[in-house]
Amino acid sequence: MAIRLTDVANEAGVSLATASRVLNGSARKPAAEISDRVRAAAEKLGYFPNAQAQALARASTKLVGLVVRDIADPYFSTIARGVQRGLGDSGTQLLLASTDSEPEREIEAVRSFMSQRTDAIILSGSRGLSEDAALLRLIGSYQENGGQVIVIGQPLASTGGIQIDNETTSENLAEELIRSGHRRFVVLAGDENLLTSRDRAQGFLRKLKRTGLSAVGVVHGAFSREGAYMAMSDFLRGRKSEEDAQQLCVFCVSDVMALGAIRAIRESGLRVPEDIAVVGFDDIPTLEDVTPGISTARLPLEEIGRWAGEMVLSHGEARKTVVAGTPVLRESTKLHAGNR
Amino acid sequence: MAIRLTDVANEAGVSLATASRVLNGSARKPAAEISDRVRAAAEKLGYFPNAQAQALARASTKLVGLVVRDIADPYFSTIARGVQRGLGDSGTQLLLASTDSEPEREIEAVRSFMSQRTDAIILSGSRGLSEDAALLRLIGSYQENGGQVIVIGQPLASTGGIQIDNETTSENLAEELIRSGHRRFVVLAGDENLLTSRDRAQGFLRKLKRTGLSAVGVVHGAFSREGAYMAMSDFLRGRKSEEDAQQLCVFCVSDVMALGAIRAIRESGLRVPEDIAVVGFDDIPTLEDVTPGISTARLPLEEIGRWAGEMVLSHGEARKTVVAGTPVLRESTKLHAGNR
DNA sequence: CTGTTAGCGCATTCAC
DNA sequence: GTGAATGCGCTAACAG
Repeated sequence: MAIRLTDVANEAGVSLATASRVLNGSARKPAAEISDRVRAAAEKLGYFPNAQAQALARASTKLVGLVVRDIADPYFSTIARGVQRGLGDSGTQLLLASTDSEPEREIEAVRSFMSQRTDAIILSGSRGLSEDAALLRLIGSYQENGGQVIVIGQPLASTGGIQIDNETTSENLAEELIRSGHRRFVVLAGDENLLTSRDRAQGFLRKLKRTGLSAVGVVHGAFSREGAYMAMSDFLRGRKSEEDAQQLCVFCVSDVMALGAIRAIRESGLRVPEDIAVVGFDDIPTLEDVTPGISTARLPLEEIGRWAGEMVLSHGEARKTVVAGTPVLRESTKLHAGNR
Repeated sequence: MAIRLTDVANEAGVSLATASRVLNGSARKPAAEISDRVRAAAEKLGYFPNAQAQALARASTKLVGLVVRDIADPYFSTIARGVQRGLGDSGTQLLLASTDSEPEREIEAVRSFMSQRTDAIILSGSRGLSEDAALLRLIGSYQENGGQVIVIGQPLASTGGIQIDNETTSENLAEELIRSGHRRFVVLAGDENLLTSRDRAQGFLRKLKRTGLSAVGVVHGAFSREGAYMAMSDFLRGRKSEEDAQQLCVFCVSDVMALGAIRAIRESGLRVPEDIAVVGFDDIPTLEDVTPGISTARLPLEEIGRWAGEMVLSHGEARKTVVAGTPVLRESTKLHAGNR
């Protein structure tokens, strides 16, 4: 087996307690000469503290759990990077779980993190409308036992976190688009059971209504690239050949969905933005490499993750922060003269 | 504090041992009636096994560590997803560490994983040329203590893993490009100290030489999007206005670099592929959304990750698998008639 | 089949 | 300032 602290103590000719005091900042400071001997012994033997044993003896694990829907999705991987940056060199390790959008897997993940006695759990996958009772109960008991819960996205009554003001952001985005001249909108609203999805669609639609406009169409589907691809394909198939109408602008409730929609538009032989304009939401890094540049609402994804990580470290008492996105209009929503 | 197994045992009126046997698959099967009572008590009290204590008492942690350079890089996040899929519902949790390409951070990550007593460590960040002695020593002692090490990319003598045959793949890619009519190549070779980088560049250059061609230029830089952007910008600034020459084809040793190169090319007012053709390597998912479609060498990224995860589960005795990429020519290397 | 007991490796009180 | 003893929560012999 591996080298134990006891071995190091023996090698250095000191007691277990002293070795322990030397190898981790304890209040009591052993003599310099003794310390050196212990450190030398540890080095020589190749000692590694057993984190499990430490966790058991102390009360903390220096572990934090991050729950995402899909780590390969740029939205989540960017946040994940931020979290790691936020954790910095605090020695805190990140436990990652992906849910594939399945609520039961999210519960499973939280349950597992609870077993691991993580000091904190960061929930970044958007929650559903129905405040899943089982999840809430779990979270509650986790908090009662001293666990910190940080939610990214929609706030959860009892927890701290970074709230994203999806509704207002969508309203502002709609406003900018209208100002730029767009009038005919279609909303790819994603999954109506997800808060994020719903809030973004509602905010957008509300602004339209207030401006005296109404959406040409609202299409639901999965909150993913594939979901948007299918939704858009269906929509295109369904509409009459009204090519002479004013340019359409498709608002997708996420950039990833915008990417799927564009794919569908192109496959049906149309161009973006000449035939149909497209807007997304999030401003994922991927957009930097896509042409035409896709209009969107910029969210400081990496920073959001970093804040979450920092919150964990600061043991902040359920601090809440609200972030709104900034509309960024690029080529994908450029009005095409011939289509006005 | 949290509910302990002892509490459950008391509540159920059985011994600690029995409760333990019920709540986790032990060889000995307690009576059905007793089992139900224990499970009911556990449920009622909201019991969660303390993974740390279990790990200490057993010998295994059901934890595996994954080291990547940057989790926000599609290459790594896709592999990470694969690893999670490979781990499936085995109950094994993933510990994630990012190194930001700094060797010392990689060592730090491995050291931390060793402290966590992870059952296995998956190294996916490409290693440097100099077989970092410190890292090798660490890995060695980890293995001696029963730890499993799986390397993705270049093989490491003592470990199992998925090897990527970068050289042969690059040769095949070069062959396809030549066959399609290209003759004038520039190689954005990335970091010459990284094995991946070097192998890909060398394989490509070797094929050129064997075909009687030689590269118009070989430019080094960071193995990243930014690195390629800068390298390409420099190259473009440096060359004479030889617009009338035959079309250039820029081979980037990774897709992410290709993306950076394309950005540089466009900023200098040139078009891809009309003025300059570009090829990448990896076939990251991002390419699906980029126009023009970028030619590349396809690697089954997610599957590679999945294999790694499965290797961990199967406790495979240092099994090695070799994977080669498949050349995929798309629009970014289409020969432009006017430039022939 | 069930209960008792002895550690797993370490932090930490308490004496010296 | 240093050492001996106790316990963190759980598993795995070992008895019964």
